[in-house]
Amino acid sequence: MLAETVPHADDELVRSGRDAAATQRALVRAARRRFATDGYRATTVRQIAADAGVNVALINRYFESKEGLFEACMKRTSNELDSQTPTGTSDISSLIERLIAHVVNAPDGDDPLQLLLLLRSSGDENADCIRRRTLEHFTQRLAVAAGWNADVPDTAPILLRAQLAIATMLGVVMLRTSAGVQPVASAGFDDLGGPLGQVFGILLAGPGAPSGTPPR
Amino acid sequence: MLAETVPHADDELVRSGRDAAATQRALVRAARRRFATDGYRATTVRQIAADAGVNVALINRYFESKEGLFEACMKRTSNELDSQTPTGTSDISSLIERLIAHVVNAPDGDDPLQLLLLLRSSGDENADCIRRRTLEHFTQRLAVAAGWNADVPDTAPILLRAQLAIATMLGVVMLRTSAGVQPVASAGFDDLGGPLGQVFGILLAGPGAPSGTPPR
Amino acid sequence: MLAETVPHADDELVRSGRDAAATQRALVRAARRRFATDGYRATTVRQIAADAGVNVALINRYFESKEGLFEACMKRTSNELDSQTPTGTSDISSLIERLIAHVVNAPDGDDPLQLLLLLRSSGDENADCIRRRTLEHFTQRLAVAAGWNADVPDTAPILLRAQLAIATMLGVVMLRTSAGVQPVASAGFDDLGGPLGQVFGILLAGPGAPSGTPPR
Amino acid sequence: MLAETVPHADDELVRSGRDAAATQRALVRAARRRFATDGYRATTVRQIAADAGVNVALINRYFESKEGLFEACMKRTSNELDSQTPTGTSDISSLIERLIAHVVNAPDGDDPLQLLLLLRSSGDENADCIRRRTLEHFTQRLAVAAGWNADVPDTAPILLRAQLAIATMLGVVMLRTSAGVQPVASAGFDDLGGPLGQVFGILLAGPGAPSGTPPR
DNA sequence: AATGAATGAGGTTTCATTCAT
DNA sequence: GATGAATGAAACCTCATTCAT
Repeated sequence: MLAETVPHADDELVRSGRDAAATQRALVRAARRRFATDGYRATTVRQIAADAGVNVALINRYFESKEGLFEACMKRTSNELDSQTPTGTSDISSLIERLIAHVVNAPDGDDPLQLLLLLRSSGDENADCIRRRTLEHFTQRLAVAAGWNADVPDTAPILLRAQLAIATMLGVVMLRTSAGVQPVASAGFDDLGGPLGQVFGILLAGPGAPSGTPPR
Repeated sequence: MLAETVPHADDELVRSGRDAAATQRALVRAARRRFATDGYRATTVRQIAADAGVNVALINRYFESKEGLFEACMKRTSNELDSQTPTGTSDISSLIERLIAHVVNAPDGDDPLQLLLLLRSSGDENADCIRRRTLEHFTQRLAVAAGWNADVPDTAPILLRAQLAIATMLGVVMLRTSAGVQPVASAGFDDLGGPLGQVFGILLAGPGAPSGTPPR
Repeated sequence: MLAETVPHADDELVRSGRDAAATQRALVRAARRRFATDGYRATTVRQIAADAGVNVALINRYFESKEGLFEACMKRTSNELDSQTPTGTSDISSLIERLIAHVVNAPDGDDPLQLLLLLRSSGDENADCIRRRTLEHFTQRLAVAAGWNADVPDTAPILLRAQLAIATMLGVVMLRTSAGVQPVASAGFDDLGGPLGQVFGILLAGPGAPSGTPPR
Repeated sequence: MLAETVPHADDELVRSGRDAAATQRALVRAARRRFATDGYRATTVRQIAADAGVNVALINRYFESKEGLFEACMKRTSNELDSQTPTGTSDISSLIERLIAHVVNAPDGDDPLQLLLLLRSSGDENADCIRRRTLEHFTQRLAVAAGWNADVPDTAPILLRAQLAIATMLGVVMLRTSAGVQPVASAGFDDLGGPLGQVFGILLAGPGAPSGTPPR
């Protein structure tokens, strides 16, 4: 789930030069990185355009405004998270393993940035709404994967637990990428796997579940 | 630890008018709120000055620059967190209870904002350094309170575990304040206490420790 | 004179698609409307192209630049006014009637827009020169139609009087179309015919001429 | 009425340097000239600021935006016209003489520009509304001065006649200032007084009134 | 000490125009 | 001949900062 580390179709570094779709992809790609790492306000459209190797005016041409580009980033991240998340019940231990992998990819991988982006606000109504809905939708997916059943009465706690797991992921990714705090910033899978597995286990599988070291 | 809900010394709403120290306090107080909630770039010095009921030029007079004010906020938050944290070993269950209370105070309380501030960056070298050191120092304090002993070999995991606890706190506070994501945004102590207690318990007290519902 | 409500040659709504001349006509037609109503600067070439159902780049292809298109509009309006104006002496009362009709057609008709266009400036030397010459030429025509004879000494006053008549027409058209000022904006022939006839009469026929209600 | 050629209080060419009110006056003064002669869109805020000898940012500081400055120009022109117009019935022949003087001042005087400004549109709702209302209010004043009585039934024609007089003034001023059309552009009082007097006379005093040459 | 006027750098956006297809 | 992608200049505006009172 989450990021399967599937090679992206738009990974090309050189654009063909006159392909609108490719240009838009390059812009979104560059923008997402900047927005996630530097925040909305600190990012300038000139930086984004330069990163994408594209003229600045094209941002307005294709996305109306800086906010429009941000919204496009949100939508795309939302869609990708959606398509990468299992829709039904999943095996708990493999689910947890995936969550851990997602966090551990930071700070170099592209996937954790997608989560970080969901914490950034542009002040734009639409974008903030998408952000909130994406996080809530993602919560539900995670809860379902963990065996949550909407028909059972009083299942709110399970949703909340799933959300705490997401919060933990977000917090860890922030400390690793944005703050660069040691020791968590330079910790690898061997260091993080154990404790993170316990946290996710106790949140998603309940106290009774085995909370030992996760499988490698 | 953290915020003891001690009445702040600068709670006064009307400044004396010609008291440099009071003016500086009012500025830091107002700035910290804005920086924490809106981020560094989205906050304007005019907003801060207006909130503090002070002329804008005084920011530069007392703090050199906007970044200087930000750095002062960092320092002050760092100091406050320091003075509010127990320096020695502490009772695990009461420690956890405090951590939970700190998170639950959000989004209205003043305390969680101090944590949020630690995630904000101004791009300034000094401020970011203070931020990193504060978080690392805070990590150590928490580990010590949880019984960590620097003399024991291979204690890195315990530091990491404390940091994961901090990450969880930060993540939850962000979801509650900045993103406003449901259900966690409107959850109260009764909802959050249980799961959060389990997470903190398994991280700080180890798997063997009792991870049931925390004392009220 | 002026607009004889002759059916325009380019009234077709669908262009043949690959007819350069038709494309140019459509562009000038659309441009003239926009320039006259919105002014030169407020009009964008994209609006014009969209109105004409034509690709934007064709404006530069056929007219070199936006100013070139403006100049073409001026020239065309100049020519049309020229071909629609009687070259010799005309019956005063029917002449006046035509002037009134021209004004009254506003704000919906196409004719007053041609006059409005003559008041718009693009800052371009050439276009402004055409404008000035057109207005002066038009003045002369009107004076001739009113019985002016270039051979008579000291005939400047008659030219001036003809120009005042044109000024009145322009002023009224502006108030009706651009400013939308009441009551003149919604006045019809029955309201305007009388006073306008008097003004034109006293200017073109002299104080001794009958200045009563114009013929219907 | 209209412009009494009273020496303006803000005629100073050098601002005192640190006087907010003077700066605002200088900006409005410079802006009004530019807007009236070049139009709203063709005028840049930098030009205005340069003309006023002031930093560009002060436009936004004092008037919120370019449109705000335009609106301020409209309001000021509206007020000045208002205060310069007699509120009651006036002697017809002296009234006409004033109207003529107002027109003749162009193209060098400051007064005709105020009228021209009333024909410019910024696209802004508020400013355009002010413009319309000013013109309509000015119409009423003129009608009253010409002996119009609101109690008499069916007096609409008199309003309309007053508006035609205004239209003529506007048209003449445009031809003189904006278009520079000969011979009207270089005509003086001796040339314009006669015909203009006749037009105003026949519009405001009726056909029976003496429409000879105005007194010098 | 404090105020508010003034400044300059930099940000986003618009728009006429040119370049490949 | 026609299209749409791409470009660069310039416009308006914001904002941290400095200056004069």
